[in-house]
Amino acid sequence: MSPRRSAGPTLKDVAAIAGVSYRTVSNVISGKAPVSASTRARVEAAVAELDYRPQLAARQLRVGRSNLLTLSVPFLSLPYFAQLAHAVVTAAEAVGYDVVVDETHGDPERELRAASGYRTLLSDGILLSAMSIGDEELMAARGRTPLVVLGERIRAARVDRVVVDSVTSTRDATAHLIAAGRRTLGFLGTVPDASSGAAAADLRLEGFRTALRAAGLEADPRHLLEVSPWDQRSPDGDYSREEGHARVRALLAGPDGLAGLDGLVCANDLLAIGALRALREAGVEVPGRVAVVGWDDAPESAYTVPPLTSIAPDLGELARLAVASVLRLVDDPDSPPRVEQAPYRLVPRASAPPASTSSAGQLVP
Amino acid sequence: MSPRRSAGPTLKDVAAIAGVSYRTVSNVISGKAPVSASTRARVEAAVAELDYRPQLAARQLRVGRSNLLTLSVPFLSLPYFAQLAHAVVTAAEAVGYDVVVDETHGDPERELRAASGYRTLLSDGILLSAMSIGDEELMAARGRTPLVVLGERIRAARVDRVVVDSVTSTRDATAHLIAAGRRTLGFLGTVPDASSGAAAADLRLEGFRTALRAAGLEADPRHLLEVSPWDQRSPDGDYSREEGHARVRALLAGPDGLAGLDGLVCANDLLAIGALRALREAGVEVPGRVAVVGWDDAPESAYTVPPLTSIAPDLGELARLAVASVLRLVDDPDSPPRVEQAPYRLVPRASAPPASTSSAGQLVP
DNA sequence: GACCCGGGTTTCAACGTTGAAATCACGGGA
DNA sequence: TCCCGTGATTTCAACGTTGAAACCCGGGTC
Repeated sequence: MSPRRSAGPTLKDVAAIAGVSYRTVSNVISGKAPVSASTRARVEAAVAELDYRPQLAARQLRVGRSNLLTLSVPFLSLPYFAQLAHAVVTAAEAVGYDVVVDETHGDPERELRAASGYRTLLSDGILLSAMSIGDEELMAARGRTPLVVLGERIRAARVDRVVVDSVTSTRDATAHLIAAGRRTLGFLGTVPDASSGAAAADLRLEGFRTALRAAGLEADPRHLLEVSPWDQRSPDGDYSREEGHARVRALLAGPDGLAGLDGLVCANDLLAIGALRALREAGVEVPGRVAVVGWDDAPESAYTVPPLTSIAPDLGELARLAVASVLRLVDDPDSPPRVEQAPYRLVPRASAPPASTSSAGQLVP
Repeated sequence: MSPRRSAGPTLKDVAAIAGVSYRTVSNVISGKAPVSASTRARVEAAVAELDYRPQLAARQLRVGRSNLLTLSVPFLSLPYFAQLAHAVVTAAEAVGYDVVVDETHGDPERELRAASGYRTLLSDGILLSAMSIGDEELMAARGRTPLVVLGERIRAARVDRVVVDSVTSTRDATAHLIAAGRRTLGFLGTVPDASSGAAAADLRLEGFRTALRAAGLEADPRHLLEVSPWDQRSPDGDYSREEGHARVRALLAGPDGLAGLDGLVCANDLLAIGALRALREAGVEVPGRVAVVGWDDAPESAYTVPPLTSIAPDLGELARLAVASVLRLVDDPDSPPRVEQAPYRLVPRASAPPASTSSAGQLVP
């Protein structure tokens, strides 16, 4: 079969109608070279008549850029990644880029494929939110395509990264509970497999411990709630509402019950939402008996019962920094790797009200 | 500046190392022509050594396809569209396609741009979830790129569409309430601007009315709750939790209060979630006093208080049908337009339990 | 021994665009 | 009058890939 007649007019077709050379049409479109008003008008008329659109593939082949970025996330269906994708698409659009979304499902092979640029060579840069792979694997797999890693799972110094500080943010969230008078704190979302290394959840646990230490407190090991090991077959991964629900229910059903627990720090909002349900089902008052904080500030967290106090990462800023970083690499591939921080803030709501209104538990939207 | 040396090896580089012509390397890679085992081995070694990746732009230019689809949605951050994007990416991947995600923010201009294929000529087809534009505008704007419309806003016969039947599904949801003994029903999500035409919400209202008629009932106009007119500046659009909350709160604060309302059908889950909060704040028991149903079956709807009964569209099937349709158009641009239906089901939960357990209101995950 | 067959490989040209450089038209200054 | 310069336009080549067709060569066949 001969090359598909892609059914679109080309510069030459427009040129024939306008009675100029096709290069002049190109000049009109790109605006790079001066064109007289009269020919410009003729060309524009012809463009309109044929409904001409430039063939981006040809342009890319010629100039070496596609104005396309690839965003690779584990699951688009999780609120955090949906918000992230939204932020990235918006930030990319502001600088004239489109975004190809790739879902890895947390599959290490697919993350490596994403890092290497496979099936994506036509994209100018990659933003990778890794979930399963580690530093060495990433460094081994990465190709020539500019790469920026989102999140703290990867810690290698040799890659550009944009992160939100999990340790200090979770420390702040924990300190918020302590300031409100909570003394027996738990953490939901520790990871069983120590070998997996620097997952964000580990850093959040570290932040939790840091805050406890600073207050001269210690966590009861019974209150460090593991989540199930990562399972690809699960549609949503392990940091899910279901998992939070199951783990807290298990705690409540255990021999010691709450065992005095009066504050629960969750590795993310979904776990917290599951926890809220388990506590509610068991008749445990939140925040009366147990205060709960999450991490993400998912949109739904303002509408839980009670509304969830959470750490809100500035995803807009995160996305802008990431897009800026990857474009810097596109311009200068030898630019030294940077690590940038996106800000966050603590959003106090009724599930863990600030000290002054600790007992009131009034609803804060 | 001369064309960016895109820093990648080409077929020729590989050929030079393997000691064959570059066409042979192409043969090895595409597998189209027979290659002897020995040269294949040499070529593969060279490919590995250079870490060669085909330049998709060049391939596309030559063969006229990019293996890229564009998905255009209003807001990736809304659960429905996040789920939809997830489903589309998955369905596209299964047939070897990647997906570019475009966010229109419900802006009519951007929807038209998406329909026309602007900035997207390198994509083989477009899946458009329209929110603001109507039939004529769409037909006028569409370009040569194969286009499939998702959802029922567009009703033009001349476009391929994949829909979930809003009328019958909402009729079913309403009938579910009626079967459970509810007699004074309301609808949350009517649209003020009648000129906007066949938005999904109108069809859902129609389904609501159909079910009432079939049962010999009629809706009190006070119980038809409008949502604010569409406003682009709003980050989430009008079918939001906030809007649901505000509208139901306004009803409760009005002169007649609930006025006997014992069942509320919502145009989508977010509105329903906002409604649940307003009812809870006012101390109105759900489902005791008012039963609530939504539409979408957002993931969070299983975790609201009480869990939300909802219509669950089969987005996986919707996405598969849409991808199949658009690829059919890619193969045969003259293929006559089709309208396909994706299935849905009613997911009963505690906010509107089925007839048998209507009074119990037990939690169903 | 000339001929054909077919697997394996190569040559050629083209996809539509843009950087670079050549060409052209024309008005102003020497 | 001739030349220069500048703006406008055109010619040329190349980006990396693949369809089409030519080529090469060893093994049958008559």
